[in-house]
Parts: sequence; structure tokens; C-alpha cells
Amino acid sequence: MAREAKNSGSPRKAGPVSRPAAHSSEAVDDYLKAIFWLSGPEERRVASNEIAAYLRITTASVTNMLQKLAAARPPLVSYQKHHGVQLADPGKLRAREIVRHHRLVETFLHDVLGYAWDEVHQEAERLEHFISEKFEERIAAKMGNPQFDPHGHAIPALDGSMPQVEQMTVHQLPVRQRARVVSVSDKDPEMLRYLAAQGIGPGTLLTVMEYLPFAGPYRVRIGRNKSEVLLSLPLTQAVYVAPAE
Amino acid sequence: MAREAKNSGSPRKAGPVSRPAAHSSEAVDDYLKAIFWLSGPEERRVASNEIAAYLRITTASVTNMLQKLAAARPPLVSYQKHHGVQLADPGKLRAREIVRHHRLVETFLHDVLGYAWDEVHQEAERLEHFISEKFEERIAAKMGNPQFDPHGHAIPALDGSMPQVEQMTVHQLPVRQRARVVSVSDKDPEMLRYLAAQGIGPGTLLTVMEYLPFAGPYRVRIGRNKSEVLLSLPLTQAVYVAPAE
DNA sequence: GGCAGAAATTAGTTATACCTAATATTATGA
DNA sequence: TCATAATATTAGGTATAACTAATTTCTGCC
Ligand SMILES: [Mn+2]
Ligand SMILES: [Mn+2]
Ligand SMILES: [Mn+2]
Ligand SMILES: [Mn+2]
Repeated sequence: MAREAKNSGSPRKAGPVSRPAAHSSEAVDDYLKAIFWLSGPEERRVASNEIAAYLRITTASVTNMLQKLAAARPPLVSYQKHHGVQLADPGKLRAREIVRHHRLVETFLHDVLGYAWDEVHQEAERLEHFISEKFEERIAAKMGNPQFDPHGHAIPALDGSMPQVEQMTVHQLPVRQRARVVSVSDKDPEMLRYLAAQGIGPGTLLTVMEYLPFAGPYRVRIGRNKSEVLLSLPLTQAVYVAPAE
Repeated sequence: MAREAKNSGSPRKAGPVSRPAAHSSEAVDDYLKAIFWLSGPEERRVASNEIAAYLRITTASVTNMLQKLAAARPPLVSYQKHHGVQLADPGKLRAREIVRHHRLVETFLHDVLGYAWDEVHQEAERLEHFISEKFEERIAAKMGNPQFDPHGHAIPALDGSMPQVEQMTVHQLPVRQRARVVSVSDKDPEMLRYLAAQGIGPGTLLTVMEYLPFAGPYRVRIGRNKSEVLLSLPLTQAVYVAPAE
């Protein structure tokens, strides 16, 4: 992908390209997404450090890319040497668009193509960069513009807006406080398979009955008062819930 | 995409990668496809020249890449300096796999997502490189393992085999010889829209009534003896037919 | 057989995006 | 306050895959 530099004359592929704006590269997309997640809802500055760990690359590479993102016109990030970055508006918009792509694709793979919920993340992680606006629009339409992906994550709207859902992890949930599962981390397929086997997914009602000292496990009642399961600390941190009235 | 070179230590993305073989790059895929098409059914050697024109890049770039493809282990092409290339078996297999991806994706976009037949090629041209084997398998299954794409092109089987259909262009069709449209070139969206408007697509019965000297136009009867249309030389070369019994 | 022109290759450059190693800056705690 | 540890930046290098310009090889024709 070393084209479109000085090469305004002849695009490498034939056919009229409808997309007007120059698309950001996969690498740029991934940095924007990383900053988006790491900066959190309060949109705090993110250290090169954190980005490097998140993307599993060196801090030198990160510094390099941050300088490019800041030098882009319009700038995608606001960058201050030695003091981290923040997404500028264009960068934030692009990050949210990629998140929309990711979650729509996940939902599509799950609902339309019958993928298991632990299989969708990996494929979406790649495809999110390469689908067109038309593809996005068509799969969204086919599924009736879904609001949530298979893991319970909210799908950003076309304008980038994302409903902020009030939520905490099971780890943070007080004992005996009944709660409903909002979403589950999609990063670890094994964890997802295990949770599914325990009957835990978005919508599941649960109550922490007891947590044992020194990092659990947690004894959790599923549903009204049916079964009980034991969840390790990592599992309780991967399940997000909202207290039920 | 400058990873996976000396970088055996830490893959850039988290998560266990199920794909075992190192995937070829988009550029490599495109070269293999170009050689595949240019060498034709008789699999003749292809000149750097032709590849450069087909991919709209310089011959220097082509020479460079051909040397890499030949140096790969196992070699993807058989290359002799100044005497063009031929696909080696691994290259041929990969080329056919990409063609399978392309045509399955086109069919999926058309049949499942409701794309018009002039819109599918561009999107498939990109996605063919990035879908997984699972995605391929799932869309194929969802559509009942289709044999042909929306333009009438045969979809290679999983083992790479492609039925060789007997066909000629309308340009080559003798006058008054009734024929059935097998396939239509998918490269030019405008042409596809025009042909669709004339009622011409895979399966259409037609007869050349007359061709006027000096590059046409051709007077062509559509169906049994309903309407007649005029087709320019480029159009008659874009429509492939098989004589009807 | 030799020569001109076409085709291909080599050489050197650019851009992206990674890397390691060396250096600089910032933050902390004695 | 100031030395040291943690962070970040710079400098220099690699690989991919394009480019232009210079050079070489091949081919067809006289
Ligand atoms: Mn989009
Ligand atoms: Mn998800
Ligand atoms: Mn495949
Ligand atoms: Mn086609």
C-alpha cells in the first residue's frame, strides 16, 4: 500500500472510484481506535506507553506515528511531546466509524452468517477496515439497524453518537444486588465459550451471592434462583452489568 | 503491512491466529491474478509488459515483484529473465482461490445484500483479499454453493477446478446463429447498466441479425423475436455467448 | 550478421510502518 | 533539591512495494 503518494496520475486499479476522501490506512485506523479506547469516556490524554502496550508494538513506533497523525491535515490527534495525545474531532469521528463497522460486522457475522459469538471478533477486526459505506449501510439495513452487537456493546450511530450505558463489572457489583448483564468483553474466545456454557450473556439476570477473599472465586446465582456458578476474578471483570430495579 | 518479516517474536495483534500459513499480501495476490488471467486457458508465458499494463504500474515494478515471486519458497511462478512468467502450482492455486473469493463475494453482495450487478465488482475486488476461509464457507453455504456469479462467470470449486465453458463473444457469433448469453464482462459498471437496460444478461437468448461494416453497430434480436437492439463493437466484445441448439 | 527499436532489467529513490539502540526528558522519593 | 528510574524521543535500519532513469538484452528486419 505504498501508492497514492506522488501518484496522482493513474490509480492502480481500473474503474471509477466513488469514495472521494483518501482512506486512512489500517495502521492509522488501529492507532485511532487504540487512543479512543484508552482515553475512555472522559477523553483523557493517552501516553505513548499505553498505546504501545495496547497495540503490542514499541514506543518508538508509537511516537513516530503520533507525529504523523498530528501533522496530518486536518490533524487527527492533538499531540504534545512527552505528554501524550488526545483525539482531535476528525480522529474521533474516524475511530467511532471503525467501531461502528466492527460491531455491525460482528452482528452480521453472528445473526446472518451463523458465526458463534466467540468467532466474530477476530474476523471483524480485519474487515472493519475494508468494507465500504455501501456495505455498512446494506448489512445495517438487512438487520434492521441493530443497536447492539452479540456481546451487548452499543453500535455507534451514523453520526458517531454512542449511548453511554450505566454499567459496572460483576467484580464491582455489591453482594446480593440483583443485576442484568449488559455486555461481555469479546477479546478472549475461550472466555466467551465458557461464559456461554454457564448461561451468561447480555440480558442474563444474576446476583453475586458471595465473594471469597484473595481474588475470588465469586459465587454467582444465575436467573431468579436456578443455578449457581463460580466465576474467577478475570471472569467477573469481563462481564458488565447494570443493577436491576 | 511491513510486519512478519524478521518479526517472529510478537504478532502485532492479540488473540490466537488460527490461520497457519503466512497469507500472501494484497499486492502478491493481484500479481498472481493478473498472470492467471493474462496467461489464459492455454497457460502461456506472460510478459512483464502485459502485467504492467494490466495492473497499471511500471515494468520495473513488475520485474521486481516477479523476482520475489520466483524466489519465494515454494516458488509461486516460474520466471525466466526476459522471457516472462508462468504460474507455478502454488501460485495457480492461490490465484484460483482469490477468483473463488471474488465471485462468491460478488454473488453474495448481489443475492443477499441486494447490490446491483454493476456495483459488486469494485467491492469484491477489495474484499477478496481479506475474507477468511470461514467467511468464504459460510456465504457459500448460505447461498447453496452457487456455481455462477451475477455476471455468469463460473465460481471455482474449493479444489480450484473451474468448468471450462465453450463460449465466444457476440462479436464472433455468425449472423442468424441463435445463441444464449453465458457471461458478461464485469469491469465497466456503465456498460453493465446499459446491457441490463437492453434486457441482456446471463441466460438471455439472442440472434445477430446484421452487422454493419466498419466496426458495427450490430443489430441484435433479443429473445424469440421480440425486440431488437443496436450494440457497438465494444459491447459485442463484452458479451459472451454459447450457440443454442 | 548486424543494427535499431522494443522490452526488460538494474540501480537508485520514495513512502509506510515497523524495529533496536542511543539519547533526552520528566517524574519520584530520599 | 537532585539523582535515579520511568517514559519518550531521536537516529538509524529493515521490509514491502511503488517510482524514474540508466542500462542491457532480445527481436525483427535489412
Ligand atoms: Mn462507515
Ligand atoms: Mn463486540
Ligand atoms: Mn479461500
Ligand atoms: Mn464477476
